[in-house]
Amino acid sequence: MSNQEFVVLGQDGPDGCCPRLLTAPLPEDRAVELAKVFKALGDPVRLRLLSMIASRAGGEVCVCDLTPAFDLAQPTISHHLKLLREAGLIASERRGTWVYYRVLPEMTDRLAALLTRPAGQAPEPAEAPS
Amino acid sequence: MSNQEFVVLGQDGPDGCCPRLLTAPLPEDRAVELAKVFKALGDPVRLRLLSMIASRAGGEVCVCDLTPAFDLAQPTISHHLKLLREAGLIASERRGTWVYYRVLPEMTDRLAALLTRPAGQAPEPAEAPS
DNA sequence: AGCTTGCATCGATCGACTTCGATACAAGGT
DNA sequence: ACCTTGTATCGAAGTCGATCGATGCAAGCT
Repeated sequence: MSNQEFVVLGQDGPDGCCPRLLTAPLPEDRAVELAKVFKALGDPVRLRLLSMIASRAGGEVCVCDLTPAFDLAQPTISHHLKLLREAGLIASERRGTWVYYRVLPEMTDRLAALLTRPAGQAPEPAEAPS
Repeated sequence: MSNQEFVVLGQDGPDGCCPRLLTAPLPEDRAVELAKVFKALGDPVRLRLLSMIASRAGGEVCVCDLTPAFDLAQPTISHHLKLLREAGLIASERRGTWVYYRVLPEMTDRLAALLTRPAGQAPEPAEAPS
């Protein structure tokens, strides 16, 4: 294994506290990191995989239960799972013959917070620029 | 203009109420719609554009204020804005010479709700299936 | 009318992504 | 040891996406 290939989002605000995105312009490096995660969610197969893993009672799903749910070849599913894993959305663990995937709620929580606007944000028009 | 090219998300749950994704397997057609929106967010330039628009006091930004903030050609910015618009994340309005963009908070709210897990969902490991 | 400025569309280029079959690796059973 | 099953990796093929220059359209100004 080479260097860190996985997305690990930094702190949200300059004070390391409150999520930005809808309240302050996103710095470019943060935008690059965040885009990787959203890009991982930007595919119907991966969304369904994430949903199937997250909604499973027990929090874990065997790959052997995921693959037959799609009309895709097994290497394709494996590839999508890898992308979700590199995005920090899920983690895998091998137990015996099977590999189990589970959701990392830290990342989904983070995204949810980023997309939540602070409080009142009236959609009123502004005046014209120069 | 041909048919509806814009993303209009349907109801979330089967009862038209509570957001799914982390609680129940996502149906394929919903996954396809949702993926379009996340795909629109899966680019650093578009994330920064959305952030700049959303964080602007007054809720509106002139394209003339967005374009110079990037090291990209003007048609490229226009293209990214179009994708965000088709994803239902922003809307545009021409007033005189300038075009103003504003965020559609319904969509970001929807995404935030989708990524929020219901209540208690302990990240504790479960026992193994068969 | 003609010019200028702001923004969108078009067509082309080039890299990234999705998908597959083939293959390698891991673990358990015979 | 060998075979079988589950999963990951590799390389190739085709499609999609980001970006650009050129161009077109809209609106205001002279």
